[in-house]
Amino acid sequence: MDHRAETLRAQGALAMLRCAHRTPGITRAEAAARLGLSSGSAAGIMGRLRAARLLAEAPAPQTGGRGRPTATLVPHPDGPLVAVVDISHATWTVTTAAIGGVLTEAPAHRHLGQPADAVIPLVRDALARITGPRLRAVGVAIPGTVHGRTLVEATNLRWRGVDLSVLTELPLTVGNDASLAGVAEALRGAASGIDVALHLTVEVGVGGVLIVDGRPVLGTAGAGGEFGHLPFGDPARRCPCGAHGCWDLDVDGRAMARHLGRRAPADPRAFAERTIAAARDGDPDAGAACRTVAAALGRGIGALLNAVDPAVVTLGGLGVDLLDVAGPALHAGVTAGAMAWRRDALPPVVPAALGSHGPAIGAAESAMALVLTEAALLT
Amino acid sequence: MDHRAETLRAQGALAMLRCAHRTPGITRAEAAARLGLSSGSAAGIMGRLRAARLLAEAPAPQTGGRGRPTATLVPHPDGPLVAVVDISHATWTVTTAAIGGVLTEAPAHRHLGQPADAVIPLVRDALARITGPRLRAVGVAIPGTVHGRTLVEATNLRWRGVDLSVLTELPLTVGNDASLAGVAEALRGAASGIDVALHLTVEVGVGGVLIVDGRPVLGTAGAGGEFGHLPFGDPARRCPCGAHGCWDLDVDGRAMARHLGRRAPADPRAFAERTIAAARDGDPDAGAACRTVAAALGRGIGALLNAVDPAVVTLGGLGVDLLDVAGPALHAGVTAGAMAWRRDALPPVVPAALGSHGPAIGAAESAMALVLTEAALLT
DNA sequence: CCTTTAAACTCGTCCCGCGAGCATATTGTA
DNA sequence: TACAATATGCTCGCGGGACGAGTTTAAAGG
Repeated sequence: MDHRAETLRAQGALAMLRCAHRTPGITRAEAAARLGLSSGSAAGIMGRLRAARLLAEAPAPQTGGRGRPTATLVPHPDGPLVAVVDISHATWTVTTAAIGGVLTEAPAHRHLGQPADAVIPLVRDALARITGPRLRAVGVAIPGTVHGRTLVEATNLRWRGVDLSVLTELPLTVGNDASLAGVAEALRGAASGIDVALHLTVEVGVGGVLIVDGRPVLGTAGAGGEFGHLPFGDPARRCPCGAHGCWDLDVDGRAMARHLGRRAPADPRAFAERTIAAARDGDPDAGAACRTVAAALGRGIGALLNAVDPAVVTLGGLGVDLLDVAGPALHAGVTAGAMAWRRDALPPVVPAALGSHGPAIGAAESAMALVLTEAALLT
Repeated sequence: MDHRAETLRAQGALAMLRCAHRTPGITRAEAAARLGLSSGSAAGIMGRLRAARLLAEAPAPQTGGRGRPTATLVPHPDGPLVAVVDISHATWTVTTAAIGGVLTEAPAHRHLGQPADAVIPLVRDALARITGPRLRAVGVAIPGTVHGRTLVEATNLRWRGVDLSVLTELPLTVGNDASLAGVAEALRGAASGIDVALHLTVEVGVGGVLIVDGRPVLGTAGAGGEFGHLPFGDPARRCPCGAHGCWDLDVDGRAMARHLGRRAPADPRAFAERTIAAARDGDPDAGAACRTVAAALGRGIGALLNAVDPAVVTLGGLGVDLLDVAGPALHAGVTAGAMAWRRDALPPVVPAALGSHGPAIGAAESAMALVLTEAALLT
């Protein structure tokens, strides 16, 4: 229809709204300067945003300098909220976030070993309990392969083919936890402000995401980012995913067990933690296993540099520990995996900054992205 | 400065300009409908675009229907041009393109075996000869790894570390030929209109690009897309790039020679063509070599589906022939390489539509993208 | 208390898209 | 050949939003 003019007209307000979201605590004067707006325009925009119950202003902490004090942009007390469902290996949590991204605290519920049929209704109820006029969208983070809004396969949880759109009638995004952690790192973590960032989370296997200009590159149905299922490993080895030689099999607790001559551990994540702890305590075999795994991780990262050319690589989960206990082996792997010409200017490989909160923060960002559109300004 | 309002004000005109570029021959009425503009707005916008010497209108072919005839949007006779430098294995060409993307014909100059020092000045002269007020930008397509505006390494050409910014003082983009072919396929070829497309060109090795919403995903410095240097192959095999086990080594004439028990061919591209021709003529050994190579190509494609989740995969260069002579082997490889859950809904793997013109068309698009910005409307 | 400073507020102006109404070019039919 | 039907282009008044100049306001400093 006529959304052309409507859309254009909302751009200024939308830019300020996104600026306030991306940079919590920013002052109005700073935001106006950043967007190149005159103070008159900023006044007009803030008036409209306040009227739309999106942003409000709070007295800014005194700078000590002269001049009329400005105000910080804060979420409106009646402003939009998103709900975040963070489903991990063993627990699930439902929290909310406002503009600016602050997550409220919420209790974690254990669900270890329970089937999806048992857990999903509980999550649905928890969401229903916080549903209200302010709640506008829901973001879900889940440790498994996601296609659209369905969880295709979560080896850890032993869930498959779970349609998550039953959780709510609100706008909904569902994402893989590793990918969402990458979104979070790019927007509020170790890769913030960087144009192209690659994030990899190692837990059981390795997943992640490429972020370009703050937006995740996850393919048509959001099922991309399964870097762990690139065949960087031994083609004779069969992966539970159905393919062969997956990188996954070389970078986690399963690989450590293999290198230590043990049988496949029931909980590869816990096994990896124990092995890393042993390596930290000086166990030479554990150290060697960690180095071998770190090198395999590094070689894959080096290869991905060739395909994807990021400005920085962030590592989450066990990647942080491997970087710590076997950094040189990991970096040597990166060097070996990258094309030779890259080797004198490799991008930094840094630990993720947001730790275990990454998936939830990423899910909040994904959900908030559904909200912070022109539509929000026309309500 | 104040580019906020300037930018906003240009959006309508810019949208129509891009629409005319993307869809040559579109009528004004159709374009207005597509952008949701009223006929009054369209009149205003076209007035401005004509005044800015960007677009003009030509009588449209009669539709046979009733009603006042509309006009087709055509590039303005004094409108902007971009130059395209297409450097291939053996020849170089300098052409120009206008809005709408039509390339002029131009002679190909042979340069086989000549060093960059000898060729670059000739190209520079050819560009200087066509430089004029209408020429706004230059796009270069070149068969090698590109980082920013320098050619890092072109094994085929035996060029390395060539700074291509000396070619012109105009705005310049430089891109790898395979990646640019992907850009072309996404904008005007077999993947046009598709949100996420993966293109792979097989010549000597394999390169390509992921395209998301019409924009190539090539990393910070445009050096991404080197999918051939992902280690999907035998880790014992050393690649000229300095890494090991590169996919490159399994998908081209070098691989065919290996499978046929021959030594490495001097010209892998020509060897591959001969082998494919022999396979077409019924030579069983050549056929087997083609199938093995096609399977390796397919397995890599399947793996990339996991990482990148495209809606379609386009194949250029020898990929077209492999799809033709060994399609089943290739598709079987795709199935084997993809995660099992994907296997009942694999994206189509289709031949590229633009053939050898792909790189030049992609370079024209890249250069034109530099031109079709707000700046163009303020001149 | 007055000055200096930085920022917010006010208001007239301009630009652009909208929409209604009118003009125009073509086809089909009486 | 005239006229209806149809699709499109053109004109013009309206309204929203950004700009910018001028004014006001709230702090710090002397």
